Amino acid sequence: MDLLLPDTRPEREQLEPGAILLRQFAAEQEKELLCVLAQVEQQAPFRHMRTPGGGTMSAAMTCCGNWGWVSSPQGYTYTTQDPLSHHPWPPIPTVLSHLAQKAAQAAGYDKFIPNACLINRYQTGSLMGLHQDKDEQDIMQPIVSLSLGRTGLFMWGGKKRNDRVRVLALEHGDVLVWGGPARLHYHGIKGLAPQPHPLTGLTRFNITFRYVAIPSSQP
DNA sequence: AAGTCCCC
DNA sequence: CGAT
Repeated sequence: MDLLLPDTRPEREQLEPGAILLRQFAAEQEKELLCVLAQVEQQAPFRHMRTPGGGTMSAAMTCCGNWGWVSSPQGYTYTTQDPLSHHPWPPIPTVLSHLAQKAAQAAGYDKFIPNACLINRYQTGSLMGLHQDKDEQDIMQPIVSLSLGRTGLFMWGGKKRNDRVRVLALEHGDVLVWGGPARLHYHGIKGLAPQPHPLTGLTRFNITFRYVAIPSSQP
């Protein structure tokens, strides 16, 4: 059955003021969550975006919601249309929106209603360097980050790039919420744990929910 | 500016 | 670093 080693991870861990990790928060809905991801992908396929420095992101991304985050050689921006299809980004599936609101509430952020959802797909070798989420123009609203599939080795830093960095294993169903004093903290993905996941194999999905207040212009 | 390289 |  499922009586191997006991899972000693706390179900709720406060990393520091404003940052709360909810372990296994989404476990019961895993099948439905993966299903809606596939539906979003059908309308807005994953793609490897370019960066202003001339690089290419190793994680593939897509978006849903009123605003989607886009990186190009011209910079970072939120757009209302997928630049690949020239159609609006697909709506945020209700199961995802509800999950994000429930997680934000459990973390102490009561009035969070996301209008932007970024979906990152990591495979073996995918990384994301330390960065801040600061394109949303409303730092009162938290970031809600859901991990699905293969475990990610998440880097959690501080307000400055040189601050100490912790590495946390984010597992299937874990939700990390950060806001308030932690809203602009640096974070990234160092890599993936070697073990495949029963439902997703070698793939890790990360779904982040944001509230975009002031839209940027197209790149 | 979320990449990449380079040094300890 | 060179990009914005």
